[in-house]
Amino acid sequence: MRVTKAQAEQNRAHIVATASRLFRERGYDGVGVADLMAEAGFTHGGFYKHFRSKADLMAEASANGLSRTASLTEALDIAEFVEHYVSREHRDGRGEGCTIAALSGDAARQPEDIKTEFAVGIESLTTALQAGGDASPDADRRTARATVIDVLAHSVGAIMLSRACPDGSPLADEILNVCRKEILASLAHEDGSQSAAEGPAS
Amino acid sequence: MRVTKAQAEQNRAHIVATASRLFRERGYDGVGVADLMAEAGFTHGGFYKHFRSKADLMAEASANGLSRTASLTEALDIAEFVEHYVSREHRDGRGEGCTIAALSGDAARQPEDIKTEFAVGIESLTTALQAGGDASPDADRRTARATVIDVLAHSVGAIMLSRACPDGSPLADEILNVCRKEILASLAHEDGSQSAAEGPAS
DNA sequence: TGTACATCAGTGAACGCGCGTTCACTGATGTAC
DNA sequence: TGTACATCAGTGAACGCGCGTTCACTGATGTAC
Repeated sequence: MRVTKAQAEQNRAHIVATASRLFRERGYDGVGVADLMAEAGFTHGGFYKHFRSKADLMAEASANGLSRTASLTEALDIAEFVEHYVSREHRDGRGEGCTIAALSGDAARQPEDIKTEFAVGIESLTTALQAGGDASPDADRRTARATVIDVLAHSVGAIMLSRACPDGSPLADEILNVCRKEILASLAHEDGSQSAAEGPAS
Repeated sequence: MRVTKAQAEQNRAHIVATASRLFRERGYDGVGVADLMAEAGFTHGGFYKHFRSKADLMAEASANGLSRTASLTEALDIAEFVEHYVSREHRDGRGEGCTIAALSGDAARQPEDIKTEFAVGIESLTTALQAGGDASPDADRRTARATVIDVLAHSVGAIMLSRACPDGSPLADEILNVCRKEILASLAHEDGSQSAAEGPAS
């Protein structure tokens, strides 16, 4: 039952993408090798033809998910990002959502290689958000790095707190609504009076 | 080897407190019943004389940790809370820190009873922070509920993002420093110009 | 207050189960001539 | 281009291990008289 080299690479990529989604949905410990391979359409034995261990796959699937989020974000300015991110759709769609929001709680307890992937992912997302959907990277419309990091942490916290509440509870929605409004207000404010004070000397 | 009724209750409370700490340090899945009982100074068999299942203990230990955080917070005003919360000490001391920051990622994937404990815990902490370390609960110095929820989510996000980065990495500290500064600045701002606009009609 | 018996917190071996991982095997693909 | 053989992605049974849970047992505590 050998398979084309191209097919094998495609199968491997499919396993990584499936793992990335399942880990976001159920956490690293919530997905077994057999579960994952079945979901990807294979039997579990073949797993070790592609990966040295589950831990290796965890790192690779994390990197994959994190870079996917950064890519999807490149086209958005920071206010658009917040509208998409701090939403019921994102909160309720863990599998298709942001890896940081879904797995940073787990990542904190994982070995250094996974935490390194998260740091790289956060940097990539920060860079994508600083560009702000604008073509010219040096434009004044670039958002300050500190603002981007702050808004990202703020948005991640809103989603995580909302997800920790019972499904459909008023508090879960209140957290999202309050935070979305406050984050957008702080960005509007930044534009007007603070960007000059916050920006680097030029 | 029977033990005094009072001693048994004390042992039970000790197991819950130990579980609360271990769950914060290692996550719900990272602590086994045998681990926990050994850490508390017992053998694993006795566990089921106190709890119906591990799931039951998870709910009770969560409630215990959440109410502990709310109690510790009652004496602080919201700016003091942020100074303590968004700090390296808190980030590096998971076991002694906030249950929301340590376990809300896990809680999101747990059954409704645990999520309900988290919602109750978030409400308690919100109430404690609204009082703002002030004796008179109706005073003007009370912080608006929306502001408290927003600052809590913001602070939780800062800690979680920082913890997901490699130990001692520059990014981990940068996230903390940036967020602490921004949260405190937003609170100072609120005091001056926004509190009237944000407050309820009176 | 003292005696006899029931209770039950704690012990430690044992259980079934699912996990990550290994292995012998299959057979189409890739390669050497 | 055609033939012979080595490679290796995928299969499915099996492995050891740690997990949550159960159980027979112990012996000091609690209770009834």
